[in-house]
This record gives sequence, structure tokens and C-alpha cells, in this order.
Amino acid sequence: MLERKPSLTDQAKSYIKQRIVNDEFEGGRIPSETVLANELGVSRTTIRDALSRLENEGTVYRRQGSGTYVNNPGLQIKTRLEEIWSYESVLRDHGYTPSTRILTVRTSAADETQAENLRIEVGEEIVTVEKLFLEDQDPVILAVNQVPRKLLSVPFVESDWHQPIYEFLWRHGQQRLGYYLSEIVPVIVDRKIGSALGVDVGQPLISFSEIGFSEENEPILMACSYIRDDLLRLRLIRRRT
Amino acid sequence: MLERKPSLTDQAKSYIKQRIVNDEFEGGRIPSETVLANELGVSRTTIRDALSRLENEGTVYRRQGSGTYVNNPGLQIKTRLEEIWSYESVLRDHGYTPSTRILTVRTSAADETQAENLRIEVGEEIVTVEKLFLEDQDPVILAVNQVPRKLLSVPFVESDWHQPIYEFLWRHGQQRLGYYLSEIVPVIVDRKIGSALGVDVGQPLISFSEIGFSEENEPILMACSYIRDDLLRLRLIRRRT
DNA sequence: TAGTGGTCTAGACCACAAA
DNA sequence: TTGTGGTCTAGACCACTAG
Repeated sequence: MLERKPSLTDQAKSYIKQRIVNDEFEGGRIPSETVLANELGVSRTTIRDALSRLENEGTVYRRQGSGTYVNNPGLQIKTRLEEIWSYESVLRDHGYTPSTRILTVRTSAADETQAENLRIEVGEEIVTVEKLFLEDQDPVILAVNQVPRKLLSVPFVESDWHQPIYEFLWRHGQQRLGYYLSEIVPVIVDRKIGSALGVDVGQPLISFSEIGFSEENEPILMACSYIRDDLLRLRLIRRRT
Repeated sequence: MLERKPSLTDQAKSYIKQRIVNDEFEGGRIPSETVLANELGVSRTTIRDALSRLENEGTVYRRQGSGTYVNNPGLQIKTRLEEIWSYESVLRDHGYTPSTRILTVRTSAADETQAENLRIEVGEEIVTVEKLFLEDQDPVILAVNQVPRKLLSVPFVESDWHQPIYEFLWRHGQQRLGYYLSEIVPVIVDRKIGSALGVDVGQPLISFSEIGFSEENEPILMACSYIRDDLLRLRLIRRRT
């Protein structure tokens, strides 16, 4: 029935998600875990893992004793905050065909904040890149990335920064980006941001101030992103824990 | 060894978390799943569930073939966005002893937006409450809650709104709040918000615009919250999915 | 009472990291 | 090679919902 690799759980999840998207379930009611397990020829545990993940993503909800159901409000969310990994794919999820533009690439000496965040010495070289994500010709996101120069062992040219940052870090620094620790900061658009994003000076804007950690749990990236929330709505689901 | 209820997984999670907080693990290295399972007298699956949840919360990270480790950056986060359930407890997590102040309670007729979001008819009565969360005498959060009047079957007085909203909805409407669907919106402080929160007009601010759903998946609450991010930093962890 | 999801077990095999 | 976490199974029992 199913092959291993990708994992049975992943396949089960995709299978169920696809049927949800196709609206194949009468009244939003998803078959019982036992039925799904038999249908796919896997154990109930595997199905439960798949459903748990769909529940966490807000795709379904479960009621003990009753059943598992499609969660329509959750389906309408295009961008879930915790799941943003690259802005390119966020824009694609919104039905856009994004492009990127490199505004500047420069090298400078780390100040105290940067040194502390990136666990390097004050004065060490830092490469700063300003990158714009556009839908058609409309700028949607301005990202300012800062990477310690010493991590970038493989030579690069300006156009290399067009690739997603995690890919760039892997190819030019053998660094695997593991997760971001993000802080949400409200800002007022100044002239620089305004001209880059094409919004009026004085407007309020959401920004992410974040540190990217490698899979080895070392900070390898500082980033600050400014988002045109009129073009990209940021949503999340909050639950009791 | 352990009793059931609360679940073995919950207990295992608390047990491990406690030992992490007490810094009992040499070099941040957590014992292997097998060792923990024997130690607590439960199956490895139970331990794995507990560790998975700690990993999702950013408390630990796992490396196949290597081991499970304490995630120090994650431990420093006091407020994780997806885990906000009541503002009271958020403030308590920050070491504050919060109080609340009810600014206004009024009833009005639902406009089109409200009617659509709450799945009621235009013109139906809506109760709107403005509530302030303070640390000492400093206002930190202004919340504007809107609830359909017809849900509130049990009589209430103004001071009843001091309790957390999920508790109020349960006591006065037999509604169990299940989750929020939130949108993050940047705003400029106007005179009303400024005077309530004690910040200057014209400053940028983060606001949550959200709909609360019952466990039966019906919208039962609209809310808009304004947060003084200088007093309350909003953070989250973003991972690859 | 029948059927659903929630919890838990014991054990198997795999992929990967470190010695 | 050894030990770790990752995946999966088959089956047990419980708690809850709904007819």
C-alpha cells in the first residue's frame, strides 16, 4: 500500500490533508482512526501521529468520544506565524510568484549588541545584506540579514544572496539553520524603509527582530524584517496549553 | 512510582522540566530515553511524548544518534506567542502581580463585520468591554472584548468582567473557549489608546485582532488587544516544518 | 451500549553520531 | 561497534459522546 521513506506518518498526513482539501468528507467528518488505519494498512498509532500534527496546524480538531472533524477557520489561514521558514514560500502560499532584489551588501565591524547576540568578539567582521521580496513589482518584505564573515568560508558574489538565507548559509558556510528566535516589534516607517517598501513615512509596520540558530544551537544570523501587512496578513492560532 | 491522572506523560514532562530548571543535568545533556523510562517506570513511548512536547516548547532539542539537550535560548523566553491564554498569567510569568481595571461596559447593535465574524444577525446585541491589565500602577495591555448578548444567559455585573475572559464565558454563558484565531496588526497610538495605556500619541504599537472559538468550534468572542511592547516582549520560535 | 478518541505498553527495526 | 533518537506495530484499557 504505502512505501516507507518518506515516513508513513508523513504520507498519511498528506493523504488525509489532500482529501480534506478536496472536500471529500461529508459534513467535515473525518473517518475514525481505526478506519483510516485499515484503509492505509498502517497502525492506528501512525494515523494518530498524522492527525495530531494536522490538529496542531489547525487543520482538524478532535472530540473524544465523538470524532475528528475538519476545522474550516484554520484552513483559511494562509500564513501561520510559527511556520514561516522562508519568505519566498510564504509568498508562494499566498498565490504570488515572488522575486527578490538585493539592495546592498556591505561588511562592517560588530558592535556590542551584535557581538553578544552572535557570540563573537566586538570588531569582528559582519556581512550585512538588505534584501527585498517582491510580488510582481510590489515590495512586500524588506529583510536585513547579518552574518559573521568568518562563517562564510566559500566565496560568494552579490547575486548568491538571491537564494533563501538557509540555503545560502549551507552552501557558503556549511551551516544548517535550525530555528529562529523572533521578537515582534512595532515600528514607524522612516524614509529608508518607506522608500524600499513603497509605503508612506509615518505608517506603522510590523517587524521581526530575530536570531537564527544552527542545528548545533549556535547563533549564526541576525535578521530584521519589515513586512507590509496590508499585503501579507500575519495570523496565528493560540490555544490553551 | 507514578500515579495515573494526571497522565503519565504530563508527570514525566513536569519531572524532566523541573530537573532542567534546577540545572541538574551536567553540560545540558539529558539522560537517554531508555534511562528516563526505567527511572520513572514507564514505557519509552511515554517519555518520548513528554520530550516531544518539551521540544515543541523550545525547552530541549534532540539529535538523532547523539542525545537530548537543554535548549538555553528557549528557556529564556518568558512569553511565547502561541501559548498566551490569559494575559493575567502572561504577566505573572514575567514576575508581575497583575491587576485589572474595567473601563467601560456597554451594549450595542452588531454591525456587518461583527455579525459575520460572530455568525449572528446584523443588529443583534453585542456587549463590549474595555479592560485594562496593569502591573502595579502601570497599564500594560488594553483589551476590548465583544460578546454576543444572547450567549450570556447568566446575569452579570460589571465586576464580573475582572475574571479572565474564558472563565467569564464559562460562568455566564456556559461557553468553553477553545482557541483564538489571531491577526497581528500594527497601529499608531491614538488619543484614546494613549490615555488608557499611558503612552504618547503617535507611537507604534502591536495589536491582536482576534476571534475566539468555542470547543464546539463556534465563534463566541471578538477581541482587540493593544500591548505595550516596551513592558511585554512578544517572542516566538520559528522552525522548519 | 456501541463507537470514538486518549493513554500506555513492550518490543522491533532503522538511521545516525561518536568513540 | 555501541548507544542514541526516529519510526512503527499490535494490542490493551480508559473516558467520553451519542443514540
